[in-house]
Amino acid sequence: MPNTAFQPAPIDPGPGDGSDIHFCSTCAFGAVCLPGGYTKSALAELHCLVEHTGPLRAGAHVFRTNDRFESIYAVRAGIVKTRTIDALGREQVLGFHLPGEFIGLSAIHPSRYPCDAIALDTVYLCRFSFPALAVLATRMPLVQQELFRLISEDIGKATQLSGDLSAHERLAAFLVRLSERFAARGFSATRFRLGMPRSDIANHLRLAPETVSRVLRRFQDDGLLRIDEREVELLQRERLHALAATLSPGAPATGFHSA
Amino acid sequence: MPNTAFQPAPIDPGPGDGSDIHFCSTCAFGAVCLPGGYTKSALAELHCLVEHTGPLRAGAHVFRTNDRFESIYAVRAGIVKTRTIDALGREQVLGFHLPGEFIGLSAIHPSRYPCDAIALDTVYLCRFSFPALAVLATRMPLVQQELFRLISEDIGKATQLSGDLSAHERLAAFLVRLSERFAARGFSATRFRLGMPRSDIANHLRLAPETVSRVLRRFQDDGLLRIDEREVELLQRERLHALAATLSPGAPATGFHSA
DNA sequence: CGGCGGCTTGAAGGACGTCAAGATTAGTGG
DNA sequence: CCACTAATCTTGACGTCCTTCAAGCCGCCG
Repeated sequence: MPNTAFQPAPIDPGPGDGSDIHFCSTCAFGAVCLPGGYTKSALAELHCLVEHTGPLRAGAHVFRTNDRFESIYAVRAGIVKTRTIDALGREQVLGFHLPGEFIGLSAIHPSRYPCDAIALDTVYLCRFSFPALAVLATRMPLVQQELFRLISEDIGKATQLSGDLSAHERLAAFLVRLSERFAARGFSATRFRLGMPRSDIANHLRLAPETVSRVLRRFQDDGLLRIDEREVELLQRERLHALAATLSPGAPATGFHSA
Repeated sequence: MPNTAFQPAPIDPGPGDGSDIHFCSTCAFGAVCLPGGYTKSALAELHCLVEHTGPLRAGAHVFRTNDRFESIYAVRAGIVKTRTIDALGREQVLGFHLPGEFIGLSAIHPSRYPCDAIALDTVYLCRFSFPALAVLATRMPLVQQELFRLISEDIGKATQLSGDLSAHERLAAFLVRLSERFAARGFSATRFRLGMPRSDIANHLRLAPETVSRVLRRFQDDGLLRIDEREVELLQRERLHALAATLSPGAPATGFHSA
């Protein structure tokens, strides 16, 4: 098995991709850029409003709470976490964003970012000016459709978290979803790297870090997975999926490709 | 104090509003229809794709999980609950939708409804064909902008639930948000009717019905509110707001209008 | 080497769920 | 009008899962 599974991204965000029209093969806008029936000039328009940013070092902010909303970002490489700080100063981890996924969509309405977006490791991004994108969307129905799809998808993701009662269910669901998201971008569905500390996972799932530790150990003792440091190998994805009973819209347990 | 606070909706969904251009004064699309600079003919186009439906009796489905997505709905009167049934047959209440709010937005992406929408009492709706709406949006930027806003708003709402750790915090947050949503549609922010049984509230907040009962009683004993049956009066909204520490995007504790 | 952050492991306490019974109300039919 | 049933809500006692507190382990980097 090739060890590409342990790399954060398959693309090399080198200096050459700024003008390369194929840079977004893993990007969520690929559906528009690549197979879409648009002419070169139309694609050029879309690419015009894309700005490549990065590298951002671990801990750097992509945007901050209450920053004026101007752009949405696609992650090209690395992992980004979104979080808020509540009135009592407690951190609330809202989610993690893998390569190919978008951040900032929830800021359209209040026109200010409702959360912080922070790089968890070295991160490269595509920055899309949203006003420009909206104007383009009025002329290119496929872009509009893609935008609607992206935003709507985000609602679904946010909703998923609400299910899952016990710590086992929550953690199983988290791992299975992560696996599906890696697979959707061409990574291995069975071996991947958790890009975040246990404390962030725990916070996101509303658990204590100790509980995450204990449940992961339990999963390993039961032969469901193998975990070393942050490297994970899912050994029995079906049983994990069965534990995460609240997963309806996800892929079925059968028929996944194991890289 | 007038008892309008205890009515489900201020509008009378009688036979006259089908052709009345002002029927959507409480509707979320009001921003487009009413103050928008559109001509009568443009508004007529928008109203063309609206279909009034109802009344639906308590327990009736607006749509069902896996129904083909074709429309989004605005609630005109009554309360609608959305829910899913997980793999083990357990119900998961995703949310409640008050008059003026939209349902079905999260179905854009998979093009099937990801949940059931069920009337909790007598419900009247506006039905918008989404494909027609999308076409219209390419010609009317304000409509597009409004659609983006609506969908994005939904993400925010879904995200809010993720915070709130303790039962007290969750219930306080639920009540304060409900209050804000009523106020946003012109109802009283301090006196309103819970349109749903305790069991649905409990399920939605991931609590046992007994816990909801106990916490509400505790709130009442502490003088935070008065609750009789499903009629609620918030006596100390600021203290409730303080308990619900995770409310950042909501209105501040000061300056609310008490109907 | 020594400090430091992240992770693990153990023991004790608390918050919430579960189980069970009773209270209040609404709905229904006699 | 009243009795009967069913549904919803409340209240209490008990058990359990998870958190909290505390200590120890490991890899990393100065």
